[in-house]
Amino acid sequence: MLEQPRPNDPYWDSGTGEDCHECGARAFCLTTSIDDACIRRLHKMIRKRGPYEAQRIIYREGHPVRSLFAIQTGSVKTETVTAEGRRIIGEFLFEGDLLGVEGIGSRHYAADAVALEETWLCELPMHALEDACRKAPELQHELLGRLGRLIRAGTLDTAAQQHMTADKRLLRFIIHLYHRRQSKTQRSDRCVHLPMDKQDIAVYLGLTPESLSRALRKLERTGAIRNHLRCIELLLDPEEAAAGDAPGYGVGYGS
Amino acid sequence: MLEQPRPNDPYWDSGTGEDCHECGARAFCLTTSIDDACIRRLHKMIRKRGPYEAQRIIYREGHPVRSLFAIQTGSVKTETVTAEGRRIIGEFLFEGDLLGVEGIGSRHYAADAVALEETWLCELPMHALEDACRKAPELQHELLGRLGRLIRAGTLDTAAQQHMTADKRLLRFIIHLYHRRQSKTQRSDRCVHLPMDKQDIAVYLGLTPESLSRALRKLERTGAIRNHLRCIELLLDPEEAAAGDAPGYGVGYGS
DNA sequence: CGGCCTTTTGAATGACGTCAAAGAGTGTGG
DNA sequence: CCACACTCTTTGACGTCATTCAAAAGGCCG
Repeated sequence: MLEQPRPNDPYWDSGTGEDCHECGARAFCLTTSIDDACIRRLHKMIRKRGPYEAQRIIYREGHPVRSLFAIQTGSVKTETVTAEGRRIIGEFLFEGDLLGVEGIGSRHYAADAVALEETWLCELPMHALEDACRKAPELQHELLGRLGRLIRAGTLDTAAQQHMTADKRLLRFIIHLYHRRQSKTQRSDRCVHLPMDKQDIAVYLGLTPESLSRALRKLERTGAIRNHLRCIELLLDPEEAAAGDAPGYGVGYGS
Repeated sequence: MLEQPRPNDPYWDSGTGEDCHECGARAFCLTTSIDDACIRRLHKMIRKRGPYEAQRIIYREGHPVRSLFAIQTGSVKTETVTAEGRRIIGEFLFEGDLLGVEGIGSRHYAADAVALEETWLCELPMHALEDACRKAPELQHELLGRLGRLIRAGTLDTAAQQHMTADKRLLRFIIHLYHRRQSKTQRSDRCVHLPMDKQDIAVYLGLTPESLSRALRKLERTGAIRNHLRCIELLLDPEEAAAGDAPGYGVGYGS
């Protein structure tokens, strides 16, 4: 049931070139913990997709769910709109993250997925992935582990943040981004690049743009950050700033 | 690695009697969609646990994760405390729900699990479940589907609720409970029994007890509900009341 | 330079939390 | 059976935080 690339679809790759061993996201991907034989099996069913340029839609709410996507490079947001017309951003996803997880167990995606910058994906047909999980216990274990982490983040961490003031939530968000990038690129500077715009951050944090602006200024005044156009400089120690708030922003650090 | 029942542990059952076919929660359990041969296999590794009386702790935050639990009868809450000392309730669980899902992919549970009323559980050792999933595609599919629904609920639905006023959130919660019960017990009255106390509801909704009280009174004044001690009577039509709010409280109704 | 969009700033409104106190329900002991 | 203590729930007054509305300032691109 692997979708054949269609000639009029600009976003596909025959998959002949690269395999998982050469993938830059290898270390953060599902394949981290699985052996070579298994990777070779998996590689037959995956298909590289891209490039998706900034603002390009990867899938839409309501589209049939056929695949999961691993992000090779770039970043993605998932968003939808409530019946009242309020925009919601479910999550921001980066290199190595799984996209489309909210589609599992549903026939149709519950949100749009939109590229934030030039993005390459690795498409894993859903049923083929389930198949592979059956043959490779470690892969199944890794997949379940990721879903479990997402559930923890959704139920517990989200609730913990709900009662923080806007500036605290914002600071945690920035530190979270910092850690995500830090662990993947080895840059030592404390500048956090923002692939999404300020509007998206506001929506994600459940704030209006005005409130976000005020929260940013407040963090600047207290000397926690310096705010630039498309990046935020962390002035205080990310570790100590995160302390005092349990149970942690958490996705990806749970042990 | 199946835990042997310990003589000093009051909560276990040899598992000799009942099998999944006779279980009252069968229709809502993981086993809904799997065939008889598979159920027999699964049945060998499960162990019935109970009774947990109200307020009894099923597992504690920090305890090693070894099993998932399916709720046969009763109800459970998962809760933890933030570093600031604020209580958080992750979820309320009922007949057929999976308990311990936040433990998947982690070595230690991230929250306490506490019985709300007399509760019987069906214990599924984690690695045995993974094993079974490998042999029974439908079981794996069902499990993944459940995790996916939880993720949707956590990321999208939670965000959608964040900006509702207290009384709207409360009403949605009541309707959610109503549907949960309605779909399992066939009672036609509109009285929603509350196994948890009002404090827990307040915490779950992210409110103080005072705010919950005010929200209840407001719904009473508008004629939406009638508030009793341990139950709430729904006076308006659950369907139309839910309308106007996307994307739905959702867990269990996604298609 | 002028339109358009994003970001910032200010003042008013509203929702919920906090504090304080009273009322209701439950259990205990006289 | 009643008095008392204890807890949970309710109610009111007030403060805080974020939204809303309005408008000005800054960037970007024609």
